Amino acid sequence: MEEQSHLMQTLGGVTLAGHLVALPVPHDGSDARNKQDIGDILHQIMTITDQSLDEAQAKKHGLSCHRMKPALFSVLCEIKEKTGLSIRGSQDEDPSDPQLMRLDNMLLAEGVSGPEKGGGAAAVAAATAAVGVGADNAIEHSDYRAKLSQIRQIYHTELEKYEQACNEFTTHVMNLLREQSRTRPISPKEIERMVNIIHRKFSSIQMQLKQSTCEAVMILRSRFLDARRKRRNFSKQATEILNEYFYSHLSNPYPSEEAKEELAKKCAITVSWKLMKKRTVVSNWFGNKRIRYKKNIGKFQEEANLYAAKTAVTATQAVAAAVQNSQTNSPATPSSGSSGSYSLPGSGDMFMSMSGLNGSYQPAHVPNTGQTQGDSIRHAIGQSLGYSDGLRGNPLYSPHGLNGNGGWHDAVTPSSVTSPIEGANSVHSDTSN
DNA sequence: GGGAATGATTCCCT
DNA sequence: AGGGAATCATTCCC
Repeated sequence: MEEQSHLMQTLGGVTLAGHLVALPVPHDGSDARNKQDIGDILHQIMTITDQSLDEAQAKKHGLSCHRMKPALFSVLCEIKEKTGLSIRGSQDEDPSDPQLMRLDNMLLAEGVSGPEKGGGAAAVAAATAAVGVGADNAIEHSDYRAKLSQIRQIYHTELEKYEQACNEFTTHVMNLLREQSRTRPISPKEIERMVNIIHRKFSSIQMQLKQSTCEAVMILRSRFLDARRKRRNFSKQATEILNEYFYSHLSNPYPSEEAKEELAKKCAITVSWKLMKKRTVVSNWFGNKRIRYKKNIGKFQEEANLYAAKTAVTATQAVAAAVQNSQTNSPATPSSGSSGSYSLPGSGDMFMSMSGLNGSYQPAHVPNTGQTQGDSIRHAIGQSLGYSDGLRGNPLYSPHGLNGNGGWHDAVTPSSVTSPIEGANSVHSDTSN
């Protein structure tokens, strides 16, 4: 009973529900008496260490079973909340780390994290496409793939280990705190906070793991790409696409940035590869092509004719589609145009190349402004069928767009009239080079 | 194996 | 910055 009265005094201004009324509590105005009470409690606590284990256990049990204990602990927890812990807690709030996000994104992109096969395969595919090669490099690819999957495996094993350790440790700490909460005031919030702290510590370890994994991937990637610095020919399909563009824009074979991008996409040449080079792969190709074409136009004649024929077929189909379209739709914006944005068959110099096939001449570049759909179709049909567009009345043609100096740029606005009869070889005539 | 073809690089020019 | 020209290095093809 004496013990209980002490407790009651200690609780001071605390209601039975455990709510704080006022602290400290000058109970009946006597400071000296309060001090003595506290002294008694401290004395009791100190003497516990002197007691035998059984005695102490019994006392502990008595305390923990005390009906006022929850209220007391509640108050103490509140006090703790309002002091240092709460400050630390607020400081520990960590915003989503951008660095961690970057690492996560990279690991995902490289196929290390994320779904088992998709990511890795995608990364390998990207690397493969980056060099525009086919299955002939399967050995190297599988090597890269094997190494990547090795990294992936190590990463996942380590990650799993960390997670397991984190969970074990968290559980252990939680159990410990719950156990201790019987004898000392620990609020669930505090346990939660502790768990958060543990998680943060482990996530910082995880970040280190992610960082080193990223480094490993970067090293592997650089080695892999370095190995591919060795020149490799583009796939036939890629070359075909580039050639189609080149010969269908023969008067001005300077694709715009957008066109290059699109061509790169079509040829499965990735942007990542592009970024590693001073010049883009597509730019390289066009640069080489222009020079080699100019140097030896005769040699490219056959190729030019081939692509001209190809585009002619496609154009005929396109025109047929356009005609059909015009019959069903109301007038729309015509889509023919030449240089600039990438538009394959049905545009630009395709018609010019075709002229070489059938011996007639068309303007190398026909401005399309103000043209009605009917005009455009009529023009297209005329071109496809191989006769000049009488409506234009200006059959200017500068073969390949090459000027007298061997340059291309003047050809965009042809100024000289060439011989109206040039035959199949018209694709390469003007060759002072 | 050797020459042709071809992609990349470098230097220079505009 | 982008293109031309020369050149290198590698791959392709006979």
